[in-house]
Amino acid sequence: MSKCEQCIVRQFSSLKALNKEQLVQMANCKTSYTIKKGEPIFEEGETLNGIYCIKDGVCKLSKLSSNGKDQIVKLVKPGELLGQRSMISDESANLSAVALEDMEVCFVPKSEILQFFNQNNDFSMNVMKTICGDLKDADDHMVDMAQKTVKQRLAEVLIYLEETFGKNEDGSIRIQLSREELAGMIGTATESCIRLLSEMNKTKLIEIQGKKIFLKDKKGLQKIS
Amino acid sequence: MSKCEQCIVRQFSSLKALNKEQLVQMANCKTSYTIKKGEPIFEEGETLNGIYCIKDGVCKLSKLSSNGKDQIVKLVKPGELLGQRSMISDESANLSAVALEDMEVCFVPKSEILQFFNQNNDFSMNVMKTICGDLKDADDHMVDMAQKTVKQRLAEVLIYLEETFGKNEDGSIRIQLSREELAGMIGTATESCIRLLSEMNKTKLIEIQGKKIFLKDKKGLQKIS
DNA sequence: GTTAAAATATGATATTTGTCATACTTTAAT
DNA sequence: ATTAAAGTATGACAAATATCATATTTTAAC
Repeated sequence: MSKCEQCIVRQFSSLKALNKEQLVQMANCKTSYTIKKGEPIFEEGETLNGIYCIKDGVCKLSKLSSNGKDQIVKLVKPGELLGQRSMISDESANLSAVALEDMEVCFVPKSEILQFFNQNNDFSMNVMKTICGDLKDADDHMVDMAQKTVKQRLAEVLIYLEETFGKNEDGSIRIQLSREELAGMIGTATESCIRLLSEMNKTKLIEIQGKKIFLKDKKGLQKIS
Repeated sequence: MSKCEQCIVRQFSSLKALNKEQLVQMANCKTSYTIKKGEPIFEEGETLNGIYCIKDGVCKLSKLSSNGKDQIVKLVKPGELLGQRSMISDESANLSAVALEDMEVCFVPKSEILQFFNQNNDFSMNVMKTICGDLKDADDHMVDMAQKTVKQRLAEVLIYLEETFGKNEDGSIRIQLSREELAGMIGTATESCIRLLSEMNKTKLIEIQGKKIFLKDKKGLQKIS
């Protein structure tokens, strides 16, 4: 059982407010998991008895809509926590979490976290701020979905992906999404997404090499979005 | 200066967790405002130095999108609080709040609320749960915007309006939105909204009498949404 | 009450986006 | 290495939606 005290990603999450004692306590009750690419951490509707702290790898939070398509609501990076909302609301998960890469996550039971809420005001405040940030993002995202065209949203998502997950040495966007997943982020049909990527490739806004995407004209993309 | 202790709507908000002493303190520092229909309580980008408690009337929370249209994110009822997110995140307002009816609201300074956060865990927990509820709603709403047709969204909003705000004695939906506002909730052009209302009127799903809307076939609307 | 302005309504048309069909390419399993 | 399956790509077409024009109705100002 590894020590949470020495875990670097902790510094990036609400957990940075915990004191030594609390970290030892957490280390003693946490469970570590390895999750393979494509596997779920939890599914929509499932009851969560705690939260997950992402140590390594990226996952998508998505929701199945009534038309059968999977809408991706958010991508989650190392250091972030999963399942906070469900825990606080005392509800089952509203979204599914599926690994986009091989992942390492730690599960911390609800009882522990609720205890930290009572003991540590900084921690509560951090969690609140994170959720408030998520709410702002969700509202903004909602307005985009309602008011922007698919092309605008695609341009926006491409910039977001590069800025959030960085580039490989060759300059391509580090995180690799399938066309279907990209369409799921944008909220469009897979074919429409592919078509627009092809068009952006032709107009030199981006360059496509198989699964790799290079942003060649970020200014141009920005102007579109 | 009226007493918060005796204010009924307080029972419906996070404020119900406050004790007598805290309520007296709040009554002493709050400011009451009357806001006329169409007037803003605050605007996107404005710095809020506290939160508003809605005593009477309904308002819309909206965001101006890049194409110049106003997207309505949420409608807020008496008893609910406004500006919690901005206060916790310590950011300027992400949304504008405009009265849909004549309103009475109370303003409570930030310093007071933050004090309650520290003193009263139930209160913090209530606020957190409210924000978590908003986040769930926003995520669900986002998926709807991305995946449902305009007609589906209109049917959904009409049912929501009737269930949330009730009916007049004549059976029409109590809250009156202009066609432009309705379009702003759905995320579509005003003309498209009007056209679909006309169509639903013809197919007897609803009945339109000027600004009044009657849901004649709720089952049918439910099936559409 | 009259009149201007705003809101509502509807038609014509253009644009965007989705769906279905099909071909090609990559990936993974045997 | 071969083959099946999944993912990517593109065309043709249909459906949904936006835009522009214009008429009608309602509302509010004087």
